[in-house]
Amino acid sequence: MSRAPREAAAYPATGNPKIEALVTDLIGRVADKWTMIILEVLDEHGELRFTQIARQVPGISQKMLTQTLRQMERDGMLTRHVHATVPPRVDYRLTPLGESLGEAFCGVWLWAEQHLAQVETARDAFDRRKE
Amino acid sequence: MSRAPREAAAYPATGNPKIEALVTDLIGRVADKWTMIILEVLDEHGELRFTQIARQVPGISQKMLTQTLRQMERDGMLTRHVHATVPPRVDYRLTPLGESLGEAFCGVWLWAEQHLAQVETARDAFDRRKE
DNA sequence: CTGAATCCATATCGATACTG
DNA sequence: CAGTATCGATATGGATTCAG
Repeated sequence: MSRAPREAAAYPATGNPKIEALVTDLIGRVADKWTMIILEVLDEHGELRFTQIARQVPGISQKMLTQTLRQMERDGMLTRHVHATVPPRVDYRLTPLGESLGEAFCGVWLWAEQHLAQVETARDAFDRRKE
Repeated sequence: MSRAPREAAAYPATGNPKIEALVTDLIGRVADKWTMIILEVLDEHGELRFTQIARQVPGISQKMLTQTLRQMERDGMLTRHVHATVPPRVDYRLTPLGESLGEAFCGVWLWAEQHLAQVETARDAFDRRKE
């Protein structure tokens, strides 16, 4: 399967279907709503414990917070420091890998912010056409 | 709710919870796996009809292709041109808005490609620790 | 050819209760 | 405090069938 050459690519396609599948899978994983918000919160505050993150992410359930933090830890996005105290205390902090993802997402975040109104207008127009 | 100032922000936070909710919702919508692939395919080929896109996106079901294309059209990402012929022919093409999203996603795409191995390593290490 | 409509399995997620 | 475990509602997505 050969790709036609082109001068301006929006995506750096490798031409390798297997690699691209892995890449899209990875993006699907990290592009999760909670992941992005936690990424932002941790980047902003440096280091936070469980309940502090929960407070900074309104609407998240305890289950999803735990789950998302575990996934991010597994993916190497953050470190988890358990203090041997009682009551327990766990600190979360972004790794350089996590920070780099945050920077990469910055472009999408900016895009969404800048084009929010435009999308809203497009939706209204579409819905009015179909009414 | 005031935010502490910081010198290097990974995300351009507005400080407005409502706006940020809208932004994350929009990101959640467009960060969809099929949306990103279709965006890439259309950017690469310029204009394609329904079955041509289907062939370029291996694994997608007809239902998801239709659904995703509708959503993208509603969001103003692409235009849909129906030819009054029989059998019917429908051409899809990115709008400037769609192209701009593709460019914004380029950074994430690159990040995933460049850090794929690193994430893989982190996962292996995590799984081995827990085994 | 380009869909829309339906059925159905699975995945996701919130709520709740319980634990060290 | 920081989870784990479980249940049930809802969303998601593939397969299939039908239609203009």
